[in-house]
Amino acid sequence: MSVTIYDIADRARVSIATVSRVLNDHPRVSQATRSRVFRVAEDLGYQPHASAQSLARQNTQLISAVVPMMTSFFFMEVLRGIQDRLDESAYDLLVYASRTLDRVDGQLARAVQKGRSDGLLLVSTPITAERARRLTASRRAVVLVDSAHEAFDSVSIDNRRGGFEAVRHLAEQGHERIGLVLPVETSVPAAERRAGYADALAAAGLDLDERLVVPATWDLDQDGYTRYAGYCGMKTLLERFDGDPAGRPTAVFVAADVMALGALRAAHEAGLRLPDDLQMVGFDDTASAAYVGLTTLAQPMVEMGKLATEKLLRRLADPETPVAHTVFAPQLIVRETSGGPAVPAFA
Amino acid sequence: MSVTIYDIADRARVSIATVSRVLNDHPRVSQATRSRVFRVAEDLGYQPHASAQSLARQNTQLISAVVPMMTSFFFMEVLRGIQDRLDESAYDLLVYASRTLDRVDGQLARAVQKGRSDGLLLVSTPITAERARRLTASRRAVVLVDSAHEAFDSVSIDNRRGGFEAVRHLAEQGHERIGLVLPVETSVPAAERRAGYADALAAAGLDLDERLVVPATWDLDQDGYTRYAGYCGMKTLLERFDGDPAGRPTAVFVAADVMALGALRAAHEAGLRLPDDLQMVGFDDTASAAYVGLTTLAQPMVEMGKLATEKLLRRLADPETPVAHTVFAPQLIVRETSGGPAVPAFA
DNA sequence: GCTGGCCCTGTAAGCGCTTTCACGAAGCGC
DNA sequence: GCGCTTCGTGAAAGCGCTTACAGGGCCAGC
Repeated sequence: MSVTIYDIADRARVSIATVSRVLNDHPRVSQATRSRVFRVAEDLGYQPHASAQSLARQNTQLISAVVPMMTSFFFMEVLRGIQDRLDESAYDLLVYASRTLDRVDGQLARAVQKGRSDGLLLVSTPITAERARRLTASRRAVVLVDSAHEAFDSVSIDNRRGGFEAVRHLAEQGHERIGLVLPVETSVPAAERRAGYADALAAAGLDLDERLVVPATWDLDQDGYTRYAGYCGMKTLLERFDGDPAGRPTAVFVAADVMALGALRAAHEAGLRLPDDLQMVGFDDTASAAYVGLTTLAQPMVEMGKLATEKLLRRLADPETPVAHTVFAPQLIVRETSGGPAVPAFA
Repeated sequence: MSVTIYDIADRARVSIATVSRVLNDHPRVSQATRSRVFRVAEDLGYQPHASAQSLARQNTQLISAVVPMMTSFFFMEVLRGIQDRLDESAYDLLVYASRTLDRVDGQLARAVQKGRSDGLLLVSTPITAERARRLTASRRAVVLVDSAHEAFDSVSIDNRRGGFEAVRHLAEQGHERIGLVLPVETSVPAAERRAGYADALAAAGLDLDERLVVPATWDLDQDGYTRYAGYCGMKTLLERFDGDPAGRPTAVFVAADVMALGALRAAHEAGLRLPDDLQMVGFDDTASAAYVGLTTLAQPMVEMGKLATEKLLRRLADPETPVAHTVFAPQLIVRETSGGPAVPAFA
């Protein structure tokens, strides 16, 4: 088989305990033995056996990230952040990404298996009471990204504030009929952004007309975070005012960039030109948003991934760290669709 | 601590060997004991300890995917395929994604650690002699995705053929001056696509004018697979003919969709309208390609991930499986930028 | 010269599970 | 009733590593 500490011990004429000590740089080893063991280990091309170490040390040096893949751009960026931070640590990453939302619990169950990983990063996963119970029972370090729960560390974004700023921005441009196209209503971020929408209307002294609000009823398995759902949502919104051109919105807040792309198409098909006939604000600041010149609210995704990982590592090092929540403020980026500059800069 | 097979053994009045047998449904256990043990395990909420199992069984039920993240859309899709297949298996996934290309070897070294995972999926990672040596030495099951090497199973795409079809398509539209915008020259897929470009020109009886070819010298850390590199490449190409309008290309093959988006912008800035003043074909069929109406060559990314995983699992089950290579043919999708229908359908 | 202490090292007991081997009981054919 | 196999189970030896605990050598202090 492959080379073990026994082989090193034999060749270096010491016990395996000493070998182990050298390899883990335990202080109480003479300089002579130390260098002899290192030399032999090197010569033999020794590699520790990860499972054996995990079992003996009672930790795996692995962390799990659980992700509903639907938000794939968001996830990619968060993953980038996670990796950046992890690269500097001794931890490796297990990814449990499900294609659709209904599999999340299955993935979670796997991720939580005893002896699999030391900590969990839950991305965009709403924490139900049941999930909270399981997580707590697993006695594992947990950090939430893009969701929150009192029992766990979290890194999230102020969606309500984002919704507010999106709509305030539109109201400031003079719009009085502002539409809202949303993912499905059960999506937590969507609900918060909607609340922000309402806040902003109130702040601007505008009435909330329910006909202007369209929550997705399409692509439910992805909570409506799709271009198609945005397309249908926008189309529905416009059709509602087919007989009432005066009531038609002159601006619309589409609560996710992917959806906004679809909405843009629907607007285009309806013969509306942006920003003249219609203005639009999205949410997320995906790469496409910059490309098509969509005004949107940016989330520091990479930063969120990094910080979440940082928190997790800290908790792993010291389990007594008090629970803390970090909430980032989304940043409004004005582009062409709401009257910003025509040619977006390159990132 | 947590519940182990010893606890079950105590309560069920059997030995731990029997408990283990029941849990692994070994045949030689009486029905009575079997159900008794299952009951107790259930009652106690027993979960096997993954590391302990790994050590005893000498396998981890983990597979590692190593990915240079640069090709993030491609990777996301491949990942989707990997997960789809893995969901039905008992394996979990370790992801080693590096932000830039130079870290790949570091990630590889980690992924290959003894006792970490049972198999490796290397995505878009060219296999140098050195890497091949390491992989072979690690005696681990390996499957390559989007690259190839005689020693390992692989799932890839016929880039040369893709390049050929892209350019033949343009030549068939009557273009005689066809440009080529590429990632960096050292990128293997890029070189193959370029070869296809040359093949198609030859087949159409057109001369290859080196002034029409622009390999990226921007965003080198990502091998030029970026929008910015595409933008610069296109700009460079057009500027070469500032003094010679007759020589200017009337069509261009941009060897990656991300780059094509940048190229589109550059064309736009130069006052060229597509498809009338300039036609364009990309490569990859990213979501954005469909959105902007870019003609492109589609790769069955999800399918590639699935198949690669399938191969890996097969090899894990039977290490003697002979090495095999699967090469997919890219599929030309004609859209607006090369005279296709104006409004792309939704996926 | 003896004791106490500090260094360095080895012995051995785990970590939680799998699996080989052996053994008693039971069932079979004769 | 005998030897044979088959069945169900337990004892025990790992898997490769970490980590008390103990002990031997050596030096300082008296």
